[in-house]
Amino acid sequence: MNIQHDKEQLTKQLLDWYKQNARVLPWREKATPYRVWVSEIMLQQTRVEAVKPYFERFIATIPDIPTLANTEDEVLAKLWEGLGYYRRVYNMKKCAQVCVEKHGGKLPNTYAELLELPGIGAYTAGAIASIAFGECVAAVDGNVLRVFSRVLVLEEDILKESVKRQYAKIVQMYIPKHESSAFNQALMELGATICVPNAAPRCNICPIADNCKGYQCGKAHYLPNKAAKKTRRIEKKTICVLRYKDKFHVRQRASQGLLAGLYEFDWLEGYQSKKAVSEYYKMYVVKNIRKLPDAKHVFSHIEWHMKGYLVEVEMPCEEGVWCTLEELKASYAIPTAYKAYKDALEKE
DNA sequence: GTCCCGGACT
DNA sequence: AGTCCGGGAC
Repeated sequence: MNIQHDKEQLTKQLLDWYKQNARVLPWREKATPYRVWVSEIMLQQTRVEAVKPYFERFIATIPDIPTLANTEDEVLAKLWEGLGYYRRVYNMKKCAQVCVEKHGGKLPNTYAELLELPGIGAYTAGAIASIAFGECVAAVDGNVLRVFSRVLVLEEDILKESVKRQYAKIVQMYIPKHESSAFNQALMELGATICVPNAAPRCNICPIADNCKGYQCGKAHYLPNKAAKKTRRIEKKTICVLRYKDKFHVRQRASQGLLAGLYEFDWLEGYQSKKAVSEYYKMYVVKNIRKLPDAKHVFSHIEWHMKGYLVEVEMPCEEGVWCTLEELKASYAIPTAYKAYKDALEKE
């Protein structure tokens, strides 16, 4: 078989396609360094549709880097509530503080300097450097890995760091010197909309199919290769939503680790009976106790299997926060893991 | 329900 | 190698 792959032609096809088909996205409207940075951090491990509403609200609330450097963690957590990977927003604040101290309140404008900043790794540095500053540098995210794996039939495990560096060098050779921004975005856009994960790639409408080795030899659909992931550990918990009159009890999680700095309901290790829960909270004078729904929440490496109770008490404890449902929704960032219980309170 | 997707830091 | 989430496709 004669396999066709012309680098210059592929680049032109990709850029032409992108000019016609680029999605209209909020952060593309005015690609200022700040907006590009905020969007790229939000887009780490997160889909475009999920980011859209968060982006608009974040920019409206925190319009620039000096403001971000001085924003309370509580406010940041609330702006990030439900988006996941909460460390990202705390790193952004640290990053903003470094920008104020060392770079005149702005992001530095080179790949090398960006890479030094908290929360900015190889991909994000490449994305900001190319999209915001026009530097001719690759931005290799999961989309780009998938597209190039298929285009060149590269069969190594794309989760390996060494393989990612190798891809960056390869992609670098394809970037037109003065169009790195459009080229990088085009590759990611193709990966997100045509050369998709988790479903058959839409090769029939792909603008670069005739220069894609994977398509031509029929291997595109089973690339890229990834190492199998290991099983998650399961944690059993009993969620106890404490109520005193019209107020509910929440407490803040540790500032490090899982769901850092977010608020949660009380909980006990393992599955506890109504009687055991009642016994545990007897100091608070339990007036009534009722079953709430079971729930499950999956993280990267852990699964929470939850049982729940609504525990009405007459003697509120002094630790944590007692607040109405309205106050809870307005001011306290609750992770999605507790959604079933937060939703249950709506019916109370 | 089950499987899969996606960057940075330690 | 392990720690950090939430959502989409089926």
